[in-house]
Amino acid sequence: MTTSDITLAARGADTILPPGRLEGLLESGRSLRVKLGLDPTAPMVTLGWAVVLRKLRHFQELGHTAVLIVGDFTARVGDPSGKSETRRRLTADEVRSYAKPLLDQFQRALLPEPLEIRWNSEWLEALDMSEILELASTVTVAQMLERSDFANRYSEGTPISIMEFLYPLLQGYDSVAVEADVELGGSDQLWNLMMGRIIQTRYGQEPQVALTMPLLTGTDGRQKMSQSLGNYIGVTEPAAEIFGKTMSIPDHLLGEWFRLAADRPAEEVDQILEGINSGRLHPAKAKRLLGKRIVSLYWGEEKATTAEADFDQRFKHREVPQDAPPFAMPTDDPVYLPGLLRSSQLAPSASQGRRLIDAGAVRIDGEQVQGYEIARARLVRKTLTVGKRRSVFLRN
RNA sequence: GCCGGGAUACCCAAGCGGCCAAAGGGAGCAGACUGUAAAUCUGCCGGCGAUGCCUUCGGAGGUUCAAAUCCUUCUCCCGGCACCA
Repeated sequence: MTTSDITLAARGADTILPPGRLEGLLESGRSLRVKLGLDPTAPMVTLGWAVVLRKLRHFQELGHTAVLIVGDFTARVGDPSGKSETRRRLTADEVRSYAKPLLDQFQRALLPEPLEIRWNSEWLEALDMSEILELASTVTVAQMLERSDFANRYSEGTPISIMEFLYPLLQGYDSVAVEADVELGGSDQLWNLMMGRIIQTRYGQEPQVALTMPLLTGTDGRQKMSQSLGNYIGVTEPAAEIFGKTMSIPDHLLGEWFRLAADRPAEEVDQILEGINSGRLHPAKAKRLLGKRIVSLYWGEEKATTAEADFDQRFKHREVPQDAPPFAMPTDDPVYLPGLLRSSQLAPSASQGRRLIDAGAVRIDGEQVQGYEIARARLVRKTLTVGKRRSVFLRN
């Protein structure tokens, strides 16, 4: 039993420190407090964030308590991890507007029990100056400058504010506040998690185990998944969308995505990769399986099957989508198509709409359109598509 | 504080009086080919009911028939020096 516990707990992990300690904790039979802190800095939970959330869920499945910290305070400070310049600080309003929808999405990825949700403004806002000084005395400037992101910025002369030095301390203090036995994070968080150990020790607590997960590569296959880069998939996106976007990832991501995004066990992943390498399994087939697995996690098995069928209809056979959102047409006749493309959000501007028409990207019920003036009768109750992804159904 | 360099579209970056809605690259979008993959090729990539008009080259003002380009001033960045330690 313990062996399989450890297998699940460590599955997919990038780094677990200190060595052997996690095994010790799991064997102790004690119910552990497993901390995951997420700053509400963007409005959506992507598959990237979901990687650590899934990891937290593993611990829940093993009966341990998930302590999810909403970093409403730390989001206003700005995590310097992996950054080459000062992160923009969010306002309290921005944080609040993100936090609420995020919370629902977090819970979608986790089990309802055992789960503890805390907001770190609860204790961080309450710190007074003498407590902050106490906290600040735990780490030296030299220690801070060991971090590669700070070291790079320092040597390049890019400004580092003292506030940024405070960030890891606050995160570490979170661990003290919730008495974490384990803290999870992305691999860029390792330093912060280790800082938590130092701070916990200073406050007389047993230092936590730091467990980091690799950062998921985005749909572009190059950079880390992030909302600002637009290479992401959100867990609340429609099933068909998740499936479709998954199909568009480069093949070389298959292994990583099966492991991290679909959260499959190592043996299964190896088997799939072996199948691809030996030619027994076509990469497109594997990717379909991946898409279904991912959709199942957030929408269930049934929706996953539907999503796959939709995909074939839409893209493989290039059929006109049945589920295009309706859009009420203007009453003009003839209709100025570039304007319609803009007002229906199929194109950002009428000018770009024109160019899309010129490029042959615009279709009415699957038929390419030429020209800007279209008789109203040709459009009513038809589906207007731009490219393969965007479409509306034109209501009268 | 002084001297010098710089700020150009989503990002990098050319342009230094008209030929500039602004080279080139990246990103993005679309088309072809595919497995909606990658790679490749092609087109587009400020707005406008549009062979023309309007708004853009850090901000404001000016010179000029004409300014991204010249002048004044302001803001911010970068390098050097000085100051402080």
